[in-house]
Amino acid sequence: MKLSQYYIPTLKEAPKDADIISAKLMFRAGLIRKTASGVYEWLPLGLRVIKKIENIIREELDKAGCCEVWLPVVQPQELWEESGRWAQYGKELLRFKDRKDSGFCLAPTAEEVITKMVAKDVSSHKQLPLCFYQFGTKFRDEIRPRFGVMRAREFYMKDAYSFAADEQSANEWYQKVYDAYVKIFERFGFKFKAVEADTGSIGGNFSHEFMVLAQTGENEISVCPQCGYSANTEKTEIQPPAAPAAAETLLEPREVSTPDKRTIAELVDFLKQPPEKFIKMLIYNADGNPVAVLLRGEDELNEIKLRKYLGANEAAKAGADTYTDITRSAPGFAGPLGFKQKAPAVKLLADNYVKTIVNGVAGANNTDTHVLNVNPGRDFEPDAYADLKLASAGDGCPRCGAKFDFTRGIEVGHTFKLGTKYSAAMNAVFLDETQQSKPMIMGCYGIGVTRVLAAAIEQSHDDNGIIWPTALAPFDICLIALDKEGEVKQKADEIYTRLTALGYGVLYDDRDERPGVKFKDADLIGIPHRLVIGRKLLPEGKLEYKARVAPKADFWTFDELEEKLNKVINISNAR
RNA sequence: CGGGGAGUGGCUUAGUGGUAUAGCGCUCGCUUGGGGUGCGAGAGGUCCCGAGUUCGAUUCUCGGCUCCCCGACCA
Repeated sequence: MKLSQYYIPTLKEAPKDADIISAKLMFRAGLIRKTASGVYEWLPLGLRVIKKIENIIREELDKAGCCEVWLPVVQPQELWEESGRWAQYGKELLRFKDRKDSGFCLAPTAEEVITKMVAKDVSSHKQLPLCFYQFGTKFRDEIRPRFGVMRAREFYMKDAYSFAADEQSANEWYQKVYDAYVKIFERFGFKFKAVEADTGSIGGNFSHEFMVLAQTGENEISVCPQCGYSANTEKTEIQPPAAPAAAETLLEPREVSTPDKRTIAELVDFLKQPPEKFIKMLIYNADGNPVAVLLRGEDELNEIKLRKYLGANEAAKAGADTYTDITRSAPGFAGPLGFKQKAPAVKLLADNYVKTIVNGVAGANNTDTHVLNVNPGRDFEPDAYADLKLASAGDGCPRCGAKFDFTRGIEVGHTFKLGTKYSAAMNAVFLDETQQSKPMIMGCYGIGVTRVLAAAIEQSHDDNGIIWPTALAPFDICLIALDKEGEVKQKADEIYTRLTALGYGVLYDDRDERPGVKFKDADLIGIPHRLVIGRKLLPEGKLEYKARVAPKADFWTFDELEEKLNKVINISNAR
């Protein structure tokens, strides 16, 4: 591709609303422009990378035996009512009406459509298992789009859906896609990790997230250094802590005045007690019912765990009025002592760690007062102990007990084992060998294509710009002619024709620009290999080669060009 | 959805109760030619929209829209 005929509008400065490095570089390198909040235009260079990503995913899924389809972005309301998600899905689902006043939505995902499609044509166990995938635009009306295309409202993704006749076959498909994902992310050149994850609004039994490891990642990941268990921290289970080592004598409870000391930090300072001695009480509203949760002072509640434990759809911090209503004291002074008497109807839960507290400190349910020497078991008994805290340093792996390491990641893929949630609702059934009608067992699998692109940049860049992993680079070689005419230009033209004929993806910078401009642009757009033809070396029959990542250039003769290139570029990867 | 901030040529911005600054980018000429060359000449703006205050508003006030940040939310 000749740059003089191509469109790569690079910028010296990133627009001020680009908030992370990948977004800045994507604007600067001329990959994207913004149309509206969370909605982007993809320019030629960006689209080229998308196509690279798409091709790799397609190859691996085809190999795994999936069939590509193309599903609608505009989907009818009835379909979503059938699955129950029209009511369940919040404002993220963009809804609208057509001229006949029929309801539609823009696809945030395609379970409904695909399940219906399969239900219509598949009726026998002999036709199963099946797995379909598609690439398509998705729209989710995110509350707060940010991080460039990483959290956009409109984005491009690959979604796949498997249908099986029994558990075993369903699990086999899950594994097959999982394995394909591993291959795909390896081919992308990612440092990544597949972690256990929450199933969220998609529902289903279990799921894995594929995380690209990057400090800027939105998700925290807990990794067990010993057994390899890893999970999104928001889902990480924790081994119940060991009981305290007896020794300490239980002291008698004693009220102390703690005027205006509400937060744990203030209390730690005021009472000279370490945070792990505190028993804090939070009051939550779970599907309309108040629930009290006890945690150690230093710990944070994991709302997902709470929701799961209660089987609730929603769980949010209760307002101050609910607080005072229940405890008859200002927020900040709630505690378990006498709680049952004050609010017998309110469920009292405690995190496992609370059980280990000896002679702790708790709110007295009396404004400006706390109680010292509170001991669970003796002074109060919660309705239940459970694993409710957010995993943090010092917590043990649920499998082997080793202490977790923490790292951050960008979610680029997600696999779900769905079970029969959609097939049952939408009547995707088949007859088995014994003439019994059964719902198909489904799985669904996504890869955020546009997010993969951003993650690649987030993981691989330097001060000068993007450094594309080989497999995702929009071009293999950037060929720079330092003169706009004469011998240098002629030679460069010739090399361009030759390399293109050999199958390399060559971006040929034949513009009438200063060398500095060309070098800066080449670095910014991050093409892995660079060839430069100039007056200095041409008389010696040489050109310059430099890898994007290399600190220094090499000098090759024109005769050895092909042979040397062959060593640095795997031609099967080139287009 | 709560809290905060911002909208000034394509991009980044200065500034002001009397219609506007600079850099980059763009056009033209010369210059330069291995890391965003230098000089000169230009083009380009309803200062987000609407209302109000005022002799006069881009500037002050109110409302709206859009964008950004923090939180909550989220395959």
